Amino acid sequence: MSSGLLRSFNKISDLVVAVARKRVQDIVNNHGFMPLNKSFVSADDVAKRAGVSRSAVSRTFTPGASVSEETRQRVMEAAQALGYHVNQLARGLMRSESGIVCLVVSEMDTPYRARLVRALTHELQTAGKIAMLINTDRSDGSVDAALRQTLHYRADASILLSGLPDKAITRLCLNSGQRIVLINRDDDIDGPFRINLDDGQAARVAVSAFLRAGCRRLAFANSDVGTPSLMARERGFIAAAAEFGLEVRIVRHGNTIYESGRKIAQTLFTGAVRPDAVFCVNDLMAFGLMDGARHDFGLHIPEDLCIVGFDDIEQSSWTSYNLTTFSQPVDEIVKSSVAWLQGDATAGLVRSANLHAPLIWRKTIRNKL
Amino acid sequence: MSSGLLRSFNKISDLVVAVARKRVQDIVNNHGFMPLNKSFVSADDVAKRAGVSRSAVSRTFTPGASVSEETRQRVMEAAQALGYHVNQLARGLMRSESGIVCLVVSEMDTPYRARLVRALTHELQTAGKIAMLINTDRSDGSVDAALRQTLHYRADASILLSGLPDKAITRLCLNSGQRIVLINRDDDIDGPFRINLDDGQAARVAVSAFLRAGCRRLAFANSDVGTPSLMARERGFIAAAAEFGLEVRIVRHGNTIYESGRKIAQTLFTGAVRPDAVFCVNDLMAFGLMDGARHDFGLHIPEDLCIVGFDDIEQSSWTSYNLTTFSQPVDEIVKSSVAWLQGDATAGLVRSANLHAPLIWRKTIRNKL
DNA sequence: CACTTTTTTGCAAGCGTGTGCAAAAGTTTC
DNA sequence: GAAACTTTTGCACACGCTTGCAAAAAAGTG
Repeated sequence: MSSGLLRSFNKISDLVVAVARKRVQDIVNNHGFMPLNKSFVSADDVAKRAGVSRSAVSRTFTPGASVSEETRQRVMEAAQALGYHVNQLARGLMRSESGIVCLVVSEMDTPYRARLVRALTHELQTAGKIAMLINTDRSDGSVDAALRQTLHYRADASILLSGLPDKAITRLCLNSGQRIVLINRDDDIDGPFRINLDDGQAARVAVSAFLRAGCRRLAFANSDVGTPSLMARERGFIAAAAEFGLEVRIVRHGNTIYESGRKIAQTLFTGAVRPDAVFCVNDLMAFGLMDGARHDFGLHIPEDLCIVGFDDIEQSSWTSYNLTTFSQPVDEIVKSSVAWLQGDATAGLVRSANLHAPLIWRKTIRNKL
Repeated sequence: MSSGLLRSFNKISDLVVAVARKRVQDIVNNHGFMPLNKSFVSADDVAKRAGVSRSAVSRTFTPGASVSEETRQRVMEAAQALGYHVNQLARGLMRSESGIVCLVVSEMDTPYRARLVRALTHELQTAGKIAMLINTDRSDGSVDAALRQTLHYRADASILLSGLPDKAITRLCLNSGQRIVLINRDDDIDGPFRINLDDGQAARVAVSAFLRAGCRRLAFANSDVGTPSLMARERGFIAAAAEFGLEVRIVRHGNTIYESGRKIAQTLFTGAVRPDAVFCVNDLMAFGLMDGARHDFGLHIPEDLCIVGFDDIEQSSWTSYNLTTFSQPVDEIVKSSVAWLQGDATAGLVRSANLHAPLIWRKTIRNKL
C-alpha cells in the first residue's frame, strides 16, 4: 500500500477515536452511566466536568494535599459519575513509589508457600500495595527473567520466599533501590530484611520431647535441596541430641515433598536397627514417612515410632495424620514483613527478625513410654 | 589497558549521572558495586552514551521497529553497560497494553487453586505477561477494593478463578476494556471467555463406576457455597442416577473443605441406612469424609464404601487416601486461557471452552462387588 | 480598612516511554 | 550521475499523572 493511503488512514482513525471519546462524554453527561469504551476516564475529564483544574483532581486523590473541602466534594462527585480511577502507572512514573511489591517464589503450590502467599497478598492489599507474583521454577533462565520483570515494573519491594533464588538477583534488586525481604532464607547479604525462625530452639524442643517419650534412636529426615533453613534445623537437631550423648541418623533424599518422605521410610526401616523417633524437616515429608512406616512396615504411630514435623500446614490436623509439628508463625512473618516495607526509609531500619516456632501437640509423639 | 581506562571512565560517568539525579542520600549506602540509587537508568542515558537519539533506543527495544543493525548493536551495548531496563510503567502509559494480568482469587491456599495460580503465573510469564494477584477473601468490601486495583493498574486482562466474585465486578472490568477469563464460573455475562468442565459427563461416569462396583445407595456430598460448577456436578449426578432409577441422598455443609467432609460423614453414617457410594464435590471433602468414615465408623474403603472426588489434587495420591477422582485439566485450562488472552482482538473471539475431566482410578472404588 | 499570614489554586515542567511525520541517508535503476 | 525508491533517524508531541512555584483568595490581626 502507498504511504499516502497509510497516512490518511491514521488520521481517520485518530479522528474516529476522538469522536468516540466525545460521544462517550456526551453519554456520560446525559445519563451518568459508565462509559462502555476502551479508553479510561482521565483526570482531565473529571476536571472539566467539575469545573476545576487538573491539579485539583490530582490533589483530591493525593492524601495530605491541600484542597478545600468544597472542591474536593465537587471533584469526588464528578469522579464518581464518570467512574474515574487514578492511573497507578502514571502515578508510579512521577512518584518514586509504584505500589507494586513482587513476591518471588518457587513451587508456590506447596501448602506452606501457598498459605504464605495468600497471607502476604492479603496484608499487602490492606496496606494499599499490590502483589505481583513471580515464579522462579525451572531453570536459572527463568529466575533471571523474574528479576528482569521486577525491575521492568519498578517494584517498590521484593519479598523472596524460601527457595533458592540466585545471589546475583538479590544484589541486582538492591542496586535498583528496592527494599527486599528474605523469608527463611539465611542470606548474609547486607541490606535486605531477613526473617528467620529459631530453628535451633525448635530442634532442642523436639529432642527433649522425644526423650520424654522414651525414644533413644533418633533420626532426621531431610531433602537434599540444602535450603539454609532446612540445614539449620538439621544442625540444630544434631547439636541438641549431642548434648544428651545421642547420635542422629540422617537421611536426605530428593525434594522436600511427600514422595521423598516415603522413600526415606524405606531407607530407615529396612535396616536392622530402626529409629524410634524421626524429626522430619517438613510436614510433607512427615506424611510420606508416616504412610511408608504404616503401610509398608506396619508400624504404629506413636507407639512404635514418634514423629515430629515442621510447618503445621493444614493437612497436619487431618485425622489420618494428626501430626505433632512446629508451627510456622505465618501471621507474624507477614505482619513484620509488610510493616518493615512500610517503615520510614530514613530511619535506621531493622535488619532481621528471629521468630519462634511453637510446637503444636497432636498425636505423633507419645507422652510417656 | 586502554579498555581498562575506558571502563573506569564509564564508571565515573555512571556516577556523575547518578549524582545528577535527585536522590543523593542513597549513595551513602553505596558499597562500591553499582550506584545504589533509587532512580533507574533511562533511555535518555542510554541514548547519550550510544550517541544516538532516544527514539533509537526505544526502537531497539520495540520488536518490529525500524532500526539498523549497527545502531541496534550500539544501543544494546550501552544498555548492557548501564544496566538499562525498559520502564514498563511508562511503556504501559503509551501503549494500550500494560502487560499486567490480574488473577482474582479467593482462598488461594486451597491445593487446587494454588496449583492453578502457579500454572497460570508460569504460563503468563512465558507469554511475556506478568501476574498480579488479588485476594477476594472476606467481606464484599475487599472484593470491591480488588476490582479497584485491577483498574488502577490498567490491567490488560483479569482471570477470575472459581469462587464468587460479585457480578458487578465482571461488568466493571469489561467496561474498562479488559479481557476477562472466567474459570469454572458458569456466568452468563457476555464478553468474557468462559472455561468450564463437563461436569455432567463426569457425573455420568461416576454413576456408572458406582453401579459397576455394585453400589446402589448413592449420596452426594456438597458444600453450601453454591458455586455454579459445584451445583452443576450435583445436578449432573442426580440426573445420571435418575436414568438408572436411583435416588441420591444429598448432604450439604459449610465450605468446600476437609472439615465439612468430616461433618457430612457424621450425618451420612449415623442413620439407619448408610450409603455405599459417595460422590464428593471436591477432593478435600472426600478426605474428610474418608477420615470420618474410617475413624468414627470403622468403615473400610472401598469394601464398605466407595468414594469418588473431584480435582485430583496432590494429596489424592497419598497412600492414606489413594482417592479415585476426576482430574482437573489444569494444563489445558491454563494454556487455553493464556492463548485466548494473546489472541487477536479484531478476530472473532471464541466465547467458551468446555473441557473434559478424566477419571483417575485409584483405590476408593472397587472394581466389582 | 490596610497589612500580614495562611490556604487554595492554576500553570507548567517534568516522569520515561511510543510513534507519526518529514528529513536524511542509503539503495536500486536506468 | 540523476531519479526513484526504501530504510533509518531525529524531532516533537502524546500518555496521565505529580508537584514546585507563584499568583489569587481567604483568614487573621491591629
